[in-house]
Amino acid sequence: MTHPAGATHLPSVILRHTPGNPFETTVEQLATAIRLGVLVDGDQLPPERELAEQLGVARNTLRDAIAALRDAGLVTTRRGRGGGTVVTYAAPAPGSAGTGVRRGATLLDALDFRRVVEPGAAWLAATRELSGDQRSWLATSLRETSAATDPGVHRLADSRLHLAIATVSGSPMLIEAVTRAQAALGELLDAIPVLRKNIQHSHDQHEAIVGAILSGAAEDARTAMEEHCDATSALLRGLIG
Amino acid sequence: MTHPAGATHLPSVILRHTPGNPFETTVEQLATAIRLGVLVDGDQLPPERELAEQLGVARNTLRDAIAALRDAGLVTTRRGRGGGTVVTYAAPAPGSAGTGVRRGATLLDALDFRRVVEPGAAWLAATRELSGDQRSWLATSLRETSAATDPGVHRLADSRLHLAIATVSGSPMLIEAVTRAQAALGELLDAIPVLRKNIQHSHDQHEAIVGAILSGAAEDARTAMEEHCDATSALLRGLIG
DNA sequence: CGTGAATGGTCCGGTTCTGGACCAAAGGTT
DNA sequence: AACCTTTGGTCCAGAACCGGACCATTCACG
Repeated sequence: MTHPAGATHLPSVILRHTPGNPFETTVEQLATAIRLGVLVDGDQLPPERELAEQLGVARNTLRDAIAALRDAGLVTTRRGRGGGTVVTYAAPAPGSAGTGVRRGATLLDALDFRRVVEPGAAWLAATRELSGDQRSWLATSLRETSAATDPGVHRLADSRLHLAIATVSGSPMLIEAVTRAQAALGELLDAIPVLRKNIQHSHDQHEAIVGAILSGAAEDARTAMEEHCDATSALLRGLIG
Repeated sequence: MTHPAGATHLPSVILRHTPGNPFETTVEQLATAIRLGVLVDGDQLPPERELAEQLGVARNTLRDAIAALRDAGLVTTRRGRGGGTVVTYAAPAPGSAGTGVRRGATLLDALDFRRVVEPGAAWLAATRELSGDQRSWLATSLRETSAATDPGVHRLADSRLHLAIATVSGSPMLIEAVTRAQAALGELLDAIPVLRKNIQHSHDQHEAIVGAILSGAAEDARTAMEEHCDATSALLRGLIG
């Protein structure tokens, strides 16, 4: 801390604290999965014992988290054989601006981050040899995104498409990065004005991105994703000043 | 989980567990900061009460973590006014291949991730209006990297340079991403053969990167960093087969 | 030389998390 | 109908973590 020239800058930025106890982390994780459309209405969660192990948390803690989601109306639970916890979540009407404006710096950070990791994921995905399953998954996600008419459903489908791209990139660290970027922006994306022009533009870009990935044009995929990020970024920056 | 086409892929990848209790996380964080050269030999840690708050952890837990580092010989502690905990860490001789070969998939993942986030950080840094302090910090880090003759010291200086670039990008999320990439590769970078040719090549690339950042040439900075990552990536891939 | 400030060392009560055992409900199987 | 399997519901003892108070040591300053 004393000697070297730049040492005063680094540690304070690197040695940050990972906020959140297991309970809060678990709630956040499940809620994020639902809000991002990873788990959609009607999906069933794995059995508690199994999910607890998967999340690396005690079943008690997981149960508390599920109880919180239940109180929030995101899931319902039935017991007995064939029972379990099911997602019951009607996509919210956008523009409702739920939790209010968050700290601007955090959002600008997330926009910068997204502008790096999403194009990177698209680039990497395009360099992979994709399986038939993966190719059709991308195609399906693209189709579902453009088919969605309801704004809320559209947002979920959009998230799912972006996460699908990250997933086929095959890098777990990148997947997690994209997830975090989406989660950080999540609420804000609800606030994007749903003009036909915006949707159309967004869909054109999605098509370009997926097309480039499927044809293995890595640079094109990255460029297209960069333009896509810049477009939504411009819209969002306008909303927060 | 049941209905949609691709839903079987996503949840298992997204709903991962964040490993590590507070104690282990804290040890890991401090040890990483030391191994990456964020804290170098002779640096003093902040007072325990302060550092504990900064890390979001109880002082007891932090003390346990410091005790672990002390047992590992990374730091020494004196008490009383003017006392404190000081880093005592001689950079290890490379090629010693300390912990053995890790799982290949993890390393390939880290290489892919790094190839995305480091160029992204360089690009973003180049788009910023850098302060005089930041500009001279980059210059100093670059100079120290090229000046280092001892291989171990060189590796630390190299890490510091990369982290400095990430830091001046101004995005905390990106900084953390670069830190994780470096940490994941950390041990392996020790295994790079220290040939004069490699060092020289690496230094030329560093100069190109910093030069591009300082002159605001974002695309050049990214391209240069990409080449740099590809070069070390090729070396490392050769080592693990 | 004494006194105060800074810093690590120790301890304790309360809360959360864990890991496991056991209970209760619901649906399938014989 | 009787029984078994799957799944959520409940409880408990031990460990980890928190946060706060207090002790011990060292150095600077008057």
